[in-house]
Amino acid sequence: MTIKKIAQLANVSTATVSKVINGKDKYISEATKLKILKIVEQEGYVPNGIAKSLKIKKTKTIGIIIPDVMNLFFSELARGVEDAAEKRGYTVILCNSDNKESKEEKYIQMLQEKKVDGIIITAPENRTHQSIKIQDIPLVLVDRDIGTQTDQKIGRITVDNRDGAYKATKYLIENGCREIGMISSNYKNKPSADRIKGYEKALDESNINIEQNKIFLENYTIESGYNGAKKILKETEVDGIFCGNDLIAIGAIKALREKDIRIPEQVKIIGFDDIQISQYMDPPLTTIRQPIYQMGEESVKMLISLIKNKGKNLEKVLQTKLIQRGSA
Amino acid sequence: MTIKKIAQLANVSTATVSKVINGKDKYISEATKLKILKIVEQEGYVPNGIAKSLKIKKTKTIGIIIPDVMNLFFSELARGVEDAAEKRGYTVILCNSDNKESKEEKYIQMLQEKKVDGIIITAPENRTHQSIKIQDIPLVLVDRDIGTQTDQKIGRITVDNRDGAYKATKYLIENGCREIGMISSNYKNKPSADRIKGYEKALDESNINIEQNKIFLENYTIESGYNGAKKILKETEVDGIFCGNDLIAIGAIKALREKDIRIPEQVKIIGFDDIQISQYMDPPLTTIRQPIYQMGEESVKMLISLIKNKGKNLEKVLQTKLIQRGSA
DNA sequence: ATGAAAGCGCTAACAT
DNA sequence: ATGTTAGCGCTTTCAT
Repeated sequence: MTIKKIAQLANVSTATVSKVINGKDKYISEATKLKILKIVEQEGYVPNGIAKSLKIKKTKTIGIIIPDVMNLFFSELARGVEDAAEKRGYTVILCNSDNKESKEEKYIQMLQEKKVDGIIITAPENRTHQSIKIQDIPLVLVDRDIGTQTDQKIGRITVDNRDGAYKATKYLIENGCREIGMISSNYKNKPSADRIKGYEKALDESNINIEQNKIFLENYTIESGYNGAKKILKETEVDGIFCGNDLIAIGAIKALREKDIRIPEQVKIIGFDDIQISQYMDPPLTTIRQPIYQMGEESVKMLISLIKNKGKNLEKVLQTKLIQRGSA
Repeated sequence: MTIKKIAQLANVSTATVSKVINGKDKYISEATKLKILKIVEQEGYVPNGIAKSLKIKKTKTIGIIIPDVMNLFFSELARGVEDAAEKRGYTVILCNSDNKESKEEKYIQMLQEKKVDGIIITAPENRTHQSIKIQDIPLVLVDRDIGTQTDQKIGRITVDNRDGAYKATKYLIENGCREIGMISSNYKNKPSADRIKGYEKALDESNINIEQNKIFLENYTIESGYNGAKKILKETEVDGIFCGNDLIAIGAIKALREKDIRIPEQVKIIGFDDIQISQYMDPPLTTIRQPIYQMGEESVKMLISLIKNKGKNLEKVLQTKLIQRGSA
């Protein structure tokens, strides 16, 4: 079924059918409108979006490139993106890059061929290189920073990591901790650096010394959390630990358990992210929630603004929230 | 940049450019081939896939409709699908239905307009209704059963749930359990029914009576697991529980903990699915792993067979695997 | 070894 | 209020 066949069946031109289908029927008589709609219904006609896209040069499709949907952070982000896109009549193509530049580039090529209207891209490590050479496709970077191209339309969504870390550490202090450790990542990117700054600021404000043997920086993994807690415990004493993300917190808790240290009575643990499993841990994790779903939503809102030519260099910083549970 | 511009720059026809770009260059002289390729490279030309799709009536795109990417089961499935699709030059459009028929239908309409070459659809509950009226688009159902249409191309991927449940229960028996409970869902679908059958078969084989007060059927949730374990504990005694999925197992463990029952010494717990969090629980969950990622892969293989007209009613049953960890 | 031209299904400017 | 028509960028048949 094509618009042409519908037109024949209705004894009208394709133009008329097109107008009716697309609601541009101001000047169409009620009679023909009804007649056409009826035939469309009867024949189960579905417009060919490909042909339409070719003509109007819009696909109402966006691409999202994330490292891995199986990672809870990114699946939530993807859900936020998908919901927001669907609500606005957009369809989303999902790409998993595993943080590999080669995969990213391959996907970007594919998305360009598919003529997506825009791309949302994210990565935990903020690459410095400029691997993304995209012609005129609007781009939104989530939690990521790359050098701006000449005059590409770019948007950025980030989270106030410094404030989040500050709130976490402050919370420990307010709950009586004075010997506060930190376990986080040693990545050289802004989110990681900001989490350290927030931790230090909170200690400074309360006149607590920053001691290097209470700080362990490695990776955002359970293993690093475990290693970090063991090392800190061996070298010094703590009554609270701020963990750079929830996985680290889970690892740290495991290490403390092995030493029969009670949480939160003896040592309080606070994480960052609020991934889904955190609430099911034992004890349930107190943590700093990142508005992940909302980041997804905001990134499509921003992307669509860019697509519709409203601005060309947008930026938005979202705030975190302390979620109080059992570990601190 | 279009193929036409490239043709002009190279002083050849669009037909020649098209042939070179698509590798159909058997009869093209090396000289012109090189000339064209060089210009393509210089100009950074990217073919317009939309125009191509309109012409060849293939989009190299498939749609996947799942309830929710944030659910670990489905994110893993989506990853399997995406990887397998990418490997074969296909792009995937992701849709979250929340198990709502209205959303499914809306997405199916969208996917039809986008002229996807095929659709993969899945749901935890096997609907009996025939909501899916898709014209000629090949369809693969994952873990789901709907009545076959007239002569639609359909594939089905399922897991041998009965055998999985049998293995789980058998394992408990082999490890000394004689009073074995079951907590699962009361959904009226094949996977759920099969899990019950597998449990009963294992008990039968070992001449253990099936006792209704050791069985609790509700939902596939942590809460149901918690409720189920409490109820069973109140009414009877058990030394092992087969849980219909891992969430239930997590809830059951919580209930046992509250009664200071040691796992696995006093009661052994085995789950089903092997979702990601299971390995991080305390104790780590012994469970029956479903080959979720593989289901995703198999479903695109099957879908592409259908698209390429190899068969029109395919079926594949995958097997489960016992993962031994700390809870049983 | 290369090119001319039709046509995929649609939209929209313009004509009537 | 409705119709004519060009053209979006590409592939492919058929000619040469």
